[in-house]
Amino acid sequence: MNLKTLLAERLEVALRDAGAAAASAIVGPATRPEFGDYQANGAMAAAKRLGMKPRDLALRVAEAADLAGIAARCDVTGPGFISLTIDDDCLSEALADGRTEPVGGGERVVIDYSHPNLAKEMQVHHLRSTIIGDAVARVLDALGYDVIRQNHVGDWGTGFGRLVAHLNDTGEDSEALGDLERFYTEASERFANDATFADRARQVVVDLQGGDPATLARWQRYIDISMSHCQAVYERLGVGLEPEHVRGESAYNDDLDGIVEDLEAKGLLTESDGALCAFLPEFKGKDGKIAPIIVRKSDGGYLYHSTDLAAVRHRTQTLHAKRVLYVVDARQGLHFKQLFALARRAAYDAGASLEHHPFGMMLGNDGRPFKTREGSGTRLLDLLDEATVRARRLVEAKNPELDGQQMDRVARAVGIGAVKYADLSKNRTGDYVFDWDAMMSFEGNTAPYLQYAYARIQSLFQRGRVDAAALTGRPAIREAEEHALALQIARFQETLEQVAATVMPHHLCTYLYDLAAAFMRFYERCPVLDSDVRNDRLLLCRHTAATLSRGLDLLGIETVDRM
RNA sequence: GCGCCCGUAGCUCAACUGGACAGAGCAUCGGCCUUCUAAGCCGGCGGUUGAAGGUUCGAGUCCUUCCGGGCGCGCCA
Repeated sequence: MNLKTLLAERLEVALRDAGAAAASAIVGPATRPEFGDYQANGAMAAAKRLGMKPRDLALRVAEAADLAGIAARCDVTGPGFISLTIDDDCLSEALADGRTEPVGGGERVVIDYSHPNLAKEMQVHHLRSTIIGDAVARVLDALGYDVIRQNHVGDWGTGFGRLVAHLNDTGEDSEALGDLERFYTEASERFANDATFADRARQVVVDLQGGDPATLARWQRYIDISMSHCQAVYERLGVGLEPEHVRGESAYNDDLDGIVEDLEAKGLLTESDGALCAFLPEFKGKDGKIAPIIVRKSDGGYLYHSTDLAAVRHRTQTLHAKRVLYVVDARQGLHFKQLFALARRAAYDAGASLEHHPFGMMLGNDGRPFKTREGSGTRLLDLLDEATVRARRLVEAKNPELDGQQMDRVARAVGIGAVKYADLSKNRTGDYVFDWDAMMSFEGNTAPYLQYAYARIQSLFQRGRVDAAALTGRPAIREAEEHALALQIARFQETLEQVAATVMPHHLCTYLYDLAAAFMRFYERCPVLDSDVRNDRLLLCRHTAATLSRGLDLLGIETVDRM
């Protein structure tokens, strides 16, 4: 049940009856405890349009709204706020053990995330796209959207041209990704410093895009090696990307000639210095210059604008997406603005919503781009190793009674969870500071705090020899802490809908932190096992645990029963 | 030069997209374990939301200008 939506619907009926036809009730959580659980702010804006006194309209709406069985109190406060307190019985009924309602109605959403560059190991800067995208995909799934994950891997650019050209020159070869990485670095160096090598590398790209069998075979081997590495990282991270979700740049190769022909037919392209470009007037700056979109290079090769255009067309016209979400680095903002603009001109968007959801860089404590340890390394696997080692040290210190296997499980859940949560809990479209001590401190808005709340509940069940699944009935709510806890649990659905609308998982993190904090207060104040109302409180515990666990699961974070 | 993003407590971050007195954690000071995990709970201290104007009944949020910081801008992705 989504209480927020329910309240808004009821209040909007009353607003309409009062003469404010299209007015929104603007319902949100109350900003202060004395204003109840929810507040509606819509009457003030509506009154302005009707020429009424805000308070008078608010009083009429509060009086007329049918809130029976939902709100125990409905008061007008201040200049015309409507303060609502949810009925305890209604709250109790709203508890759902973390289950969600399929409001998505099967609407198809494509989400493009992770997209590592192949032939290189995954780096720390791939983390954000991978885990933010994964969390959003899970939330959309949970809400009943038809989610199609697309891993648009970089398997087709000049990077491969450099690599293959370099190995052609040196005669070297390897099955090990570490070697490929080294070859790649060498190749990049030569590309920058050796003009004739750069030409050969570009020629390899043309061969590849032209379908030369020998080049293709060599390319395929490196892709396979590289992809299996990515798959191992996804597994380690607990990210739900599978080989079936990979549809890389190369998948669109056969579409590129057709894309260019079509754009030309639509009069969108101009030749400029031998390259084919689109000059769209909305990208003209004050200096009169237009930022071009290059869809084909002067040597006949294609760029990522072209493959991305083909991908848009595929996603909207073949996959029939209603929304296409790009979880990509903020530095590509201009690229996506241009891409979407050109796609709309060419009618490739098919009416779908094309959305770039940008994020900033991971910075170290020094404010510079993050590196693992003091070295220059930025391998993602190194980061995950260090997270697990740090977590294991902490777990050993805090709870030495766990056996080795339990210790490993907890270290994994806490270490990986802390890294992911630290990232997911931040809204910033700008950069964010990666701080080992803060995320591993086990205090405040961190994964371990949430995991600890969950473990405490499991411990409670264990100590009381309670089979939580066998508990029946709806809990009666008496104490203020119980009311606050139940209210927070009941907000799960509206929170997920907020994440789906904004593509910002940090709203879910804030929600879960507030939920864990509400539970901790309840736990301190309200004894459970030795209580006259034991069953009611055990039920509240079960709903809390289930919601915490489900919420963390949607973030891709594990829970443990003991820690 | 053109363009995008960011600026909130000493530090790291919120503020549900225009609502009430801007909230958390860390740090700091103090209180609470012979009862369910103290990895916890309760309280104190801490703010001219970079600056100045403007719109509005109401602005951290919208508009303008300026100051700081980051990033992007023709054949890399």
